[in-house]
This record gives sequence, structure tokens and C-alpha cells, in this order.
Amino acid sequence: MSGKHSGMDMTTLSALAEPNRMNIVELLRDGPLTVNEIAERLNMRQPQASKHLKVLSENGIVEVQAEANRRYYRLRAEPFQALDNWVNSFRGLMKERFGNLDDYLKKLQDGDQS
Amino acid sequence: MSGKHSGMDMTTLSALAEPNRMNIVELLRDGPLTVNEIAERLNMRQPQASKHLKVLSENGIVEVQAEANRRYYRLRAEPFQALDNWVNSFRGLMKERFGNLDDYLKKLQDGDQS
DNA sequence: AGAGAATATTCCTGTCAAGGGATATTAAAA
DNA sequence: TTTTAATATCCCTTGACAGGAATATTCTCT
Repeated sequence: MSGKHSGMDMTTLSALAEPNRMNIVELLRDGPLTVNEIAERLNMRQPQASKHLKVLSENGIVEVQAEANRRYYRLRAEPFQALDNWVNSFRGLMKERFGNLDDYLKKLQDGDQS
Repeated sequence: MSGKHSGMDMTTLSALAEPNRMNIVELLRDGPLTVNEIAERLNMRQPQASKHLKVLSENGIVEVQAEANRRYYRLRAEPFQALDNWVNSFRGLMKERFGNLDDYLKKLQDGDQS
């Protein structure tokens, strides 16, 4: 064998690569929401919302908390930790190669909070 | 309108979500390589390597440097910076919500330098 | 138990992207 | 200019996946 694609979980990336799912993730930044709330705010139909949430769920990006009739979906930390860790493993390489990465990052993280 | 999927470029994610392309990215960690070298080390055929490199190129993940007959592909910093920035924008949220994110991250980034 | 809300699942269909193979392009060397 | 190496592109087929619509499931409340 010859192609071991690092520790980064591919399914996390492909799950996030779908626009609607990305929208869901962005939406859940502000806290847990039910399926209908999600579907409504992103104006997609409920079944599609459920399907996308299922994918996100299967990849550990969200978790469910059943409460009466509703199901609250919330973000989970692990996949973001893993992603952060993976991206940061490139930092050393890029720092020497491009130099100003550190400053660039610091500027972005400080100023840009849209 | 209602679903603006943040500042994170979706194409970067979908480009990285493909196993072969992820392998290429991992391979290019150690420095620029030609198409044939890449194809060879990942035992894929040259045309597929070229195609994947084209996708990575179109998304700014790699850049080309022509040298005589060969074309050296190397990683670019920007997409990783953007990704890092995006992931870090979740950090605050997760820190309060999960508490131990900071320590977890610090541990990972310190120990794991494979 | 029956009605109704909230959510999940199934089936179908269309689209898009990846691999295979052949071939076109570009540049170097003879 | 013909050959040869390196790389890119084209066509075709196939598989994965997302949306649409209908339906099944689960829970709550009366």
C-alpha cells in the first residue's frame, strides 16, 4: 500500500462540503435547534433537513437530544477539534515557506467576526 | 434569501473531501512534486493525477511551477489559513459549551508532531 | 384508543463527478 | 524535424448522492 490519507477523517469533510449541511452547521452555532426550526430558517423541506441531519449525526458533527416530541440538534466539539488539529499540523510547514502566516492568522481572528 | 453559509469556501472542502486529493495534499507536505512522482507514489494513473491536481489548482490549494518539461505542484497557504480561521471561529462557542476544549487542543498540538 | 404534531424513512429520478482509456499538447533532445 | 518524455484533455460509463413527494413512525394530549 502507499496512500494513507493522514489522520483527518474524510467523512467529516464531505459532510461539511454540502452547502445545506454547512448552512445547518452555521445555524447551530447559536445553539441547539429542532428539525422544523432548521428546515424553516433555511427554507428547505423537513425531510431534507432530517436527511442532512442524519448525515451530520452519523459523522459525529451533531448530536441529538430528544425532548418530548422534538429533537434538538446541537454541534459536537470533536470533529472541529480534529479539523483544527489537522489544519494546524500544516502550520509549521507553511510558516517557514510563507513566513507571514502567524501575523495573517492573528489579524483574521482578531478583526473578522462577521 | 435565508441561508448564507458563512465565509468558508465550500469548494475547498469538497476538494479536500476526495480521498485521492487528500492523499496528494498529504504527500505535498514534504515539498513540491511533479505529476508523475505524485501518480507513482500514490499508484494512480497519470491522467487521474492531473485531473485531481487540476481541481486542487482551481481551488487554490496547490500551485504549479513549470520547470522544463516538468511541473512542480506545491501547497498554497491561503486555503489552510482560511480553514484554520473558520474552525477557530467555533472555538469560543465550544469552549464555553464543552469546557475542556482548550486543554484538549493544547495537548494535541504539543504532543502530536508526526 | 384516537387525533394531531414532529420527525424519520422509502422510493424514484436527475445530476454530477470520478475512473478508464485513448489521445492531444508541450517541451526537450537527437 | 522527428522522436521521446511529461503532462493535459476528451469521451464514455458508472456510482454516489441530493431533491421531491408520499408515507411511516413516534410521541403527546385528550
